[in-house]
Amino acid sequence: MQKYREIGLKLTPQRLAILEYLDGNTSHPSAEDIYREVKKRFPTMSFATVYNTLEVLRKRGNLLELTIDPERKRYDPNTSPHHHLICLRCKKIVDVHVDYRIDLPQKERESFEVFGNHIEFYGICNNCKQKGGVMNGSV
Amino acid sequence: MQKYREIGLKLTPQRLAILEYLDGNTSHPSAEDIYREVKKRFPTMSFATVYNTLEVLRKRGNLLELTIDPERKRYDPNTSPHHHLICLRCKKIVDVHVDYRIDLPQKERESFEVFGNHIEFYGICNNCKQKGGVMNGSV
DNA sequence: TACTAAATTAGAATAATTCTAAAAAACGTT
DNA sequence: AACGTTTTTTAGAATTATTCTAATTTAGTA
Ligand SMILES: [Mn+2]
Ligand SMILES: [Mn+2]
Ligand SMILES: [Zn+2]
Ligand SMILES: [Zn+2]
Repeated sequence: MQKYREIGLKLTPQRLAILEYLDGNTSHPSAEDIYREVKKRFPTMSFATVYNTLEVLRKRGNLLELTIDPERKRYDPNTSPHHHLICLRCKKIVDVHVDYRIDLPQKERESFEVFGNHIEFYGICNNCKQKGGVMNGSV
Repeated sequence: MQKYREIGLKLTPQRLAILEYLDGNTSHPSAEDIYREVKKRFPTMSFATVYNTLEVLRKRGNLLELTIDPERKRYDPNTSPHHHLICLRCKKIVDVHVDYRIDLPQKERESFEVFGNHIEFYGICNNCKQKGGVMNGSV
């Protein structure tokens, strides 16, 4: 999360901690992941602060909210266009940095103004495959 | 939703109503959409029945759970591979029936067994564009 | 150091979804 | 047609993620 000192944002230690945790983080953490981690340094940290900060970052375009995990939102500080691969078992999400160029058919382009797209690949990671079991079914 | 009379499933009027509502439905309804509609015919219908039935259908592979809408799960009785375009304003979801052939890089294919993929396009529908306003930021 | 707008906090509120356990109904068998 | 077993439905409670509230604290500035 590049330069923190920007327009109209107060630099609080809590924010700093969240920003530092997110900086370069490719684990696509949930709000709770972030809360748990940052709470170690700031035991009074509240969930509201985590959500508030994430919302501020999102509004400023410094953070993406991923909806790929059906159970909770996941956050991604990498806002450059890329895609994701999720393990249906353990919900691990990894980046897919490939520029697939996908265009919408004329029909849809007429009835929508399209801003972008996002590909979610789903499968089972090697780690989970060993352990065996059943998978989910969401898309 | 093809033949209902299949292995080990009791055919109740409630299920039939849900199945009929879903059959050929391309609106990608939420559980509440389904509940609201089916309740018209079965005023005692409960949410649990809707969720139970959706879960049964999903397990049998007759229904997809879409996670594209950050606020709630959306359901799709069309289980053949296709993609989606969502309006960030009104959350309308439309089908994109194009067979983009997207392959994962070797690296990811080694560490994951990939079952499939799903592309979400996001934008603003014409209907919403007229009305103006701000959009979301989820991916 | 003092002011003030903005941020943090604990906890309550909300909303989607899941769970519970009792009553009802489907369906195969008499 | 009635019976018995198993599955399903149901209302409501419980759970979980997220948002809201209103009081307190703090960052940034004068
Ligand atoms: Mn990513
Ligand atoms: Mn669809
Ligand atoms: Zn896994
Ligand atoms: Zn719209």
